[in-house]
Amino acid sequence: MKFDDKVPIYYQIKNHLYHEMMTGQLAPGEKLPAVRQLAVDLTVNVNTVQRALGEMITEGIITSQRGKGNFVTTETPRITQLKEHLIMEQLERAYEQLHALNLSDEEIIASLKQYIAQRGQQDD
Amino acid sequence: MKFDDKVPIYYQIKNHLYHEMMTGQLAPGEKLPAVRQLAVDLTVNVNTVQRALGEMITEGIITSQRGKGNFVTTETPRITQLKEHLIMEQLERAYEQLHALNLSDEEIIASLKQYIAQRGQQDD
DNA sequence: TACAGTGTACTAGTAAAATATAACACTAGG
DNA sequence: CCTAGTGTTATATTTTACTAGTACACTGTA
Repeated sequence: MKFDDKVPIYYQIKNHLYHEMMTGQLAPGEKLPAVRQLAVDLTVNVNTVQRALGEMITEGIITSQRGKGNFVTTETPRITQLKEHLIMEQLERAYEQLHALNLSDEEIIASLKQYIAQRGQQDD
Repeated sequence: MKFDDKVPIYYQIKNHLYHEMMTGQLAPGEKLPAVRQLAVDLTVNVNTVQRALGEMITEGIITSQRGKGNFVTTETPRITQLKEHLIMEQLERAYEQLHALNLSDEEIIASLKQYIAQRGQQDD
């Protein structure tokens, strides 16, 4: 996996797993790949995976069962809530950054629309 | 100044200065505060400031004159170009993140509009 | 009981970022 | 020539993220 060297890898792993949960690739209650397997898949060290999982466990978004594995929480509201939180986080950061670049609210929306339109022409 | 400990400080300083240039707080040709003064203002080390400035000099967005100071480039097209680049960077990152959270193009635009509307009700 | 698969914990080492401190080089003004 | 203000460079130290390697603890199954 490719990582942005401006952000800690463990943090990017968290987001990677979040995304898999949001897109349903990891359903509620489902077992995550073993930590050693994740380490291989992501080409990182077990400890780095563990650090990411450790925070997610603290957040209550996954649960750990020694000898069995790590599992996505079955409390779906928790997942929904996390998704809302992640979306708001992205919107807030993007808005503030663009606002700081001296763009008005209208310009921000317009530039996003234009970006998406432009992007649609090419690929994806 | 407050820094996000997920990103290198020198990188955040670059963005900080970029923003000041975009909003006109730092006009083309204008002299930047002395490196030692910047270090005090931002409560960081001179070398950290220097690292940020060094990259900006390499990028040609500021010029350095030993004994005099650092100055914003007078080549305004360069600044305009940088602004476009920074905007695109933000849009791309936000779009990709939201897209990864399973939001469609329409949902992305709608959620941004909603966020801005909601924000307008409160303050700023 | 044995064993394979799993999570957890610990120690040691490397690399990058940031700091503290100091020295050097140039400019402008007395 | 001297000095204050400026950019530039260098060394040593600390902190954090990451890696490597190992060992331990628990679960399920044969």
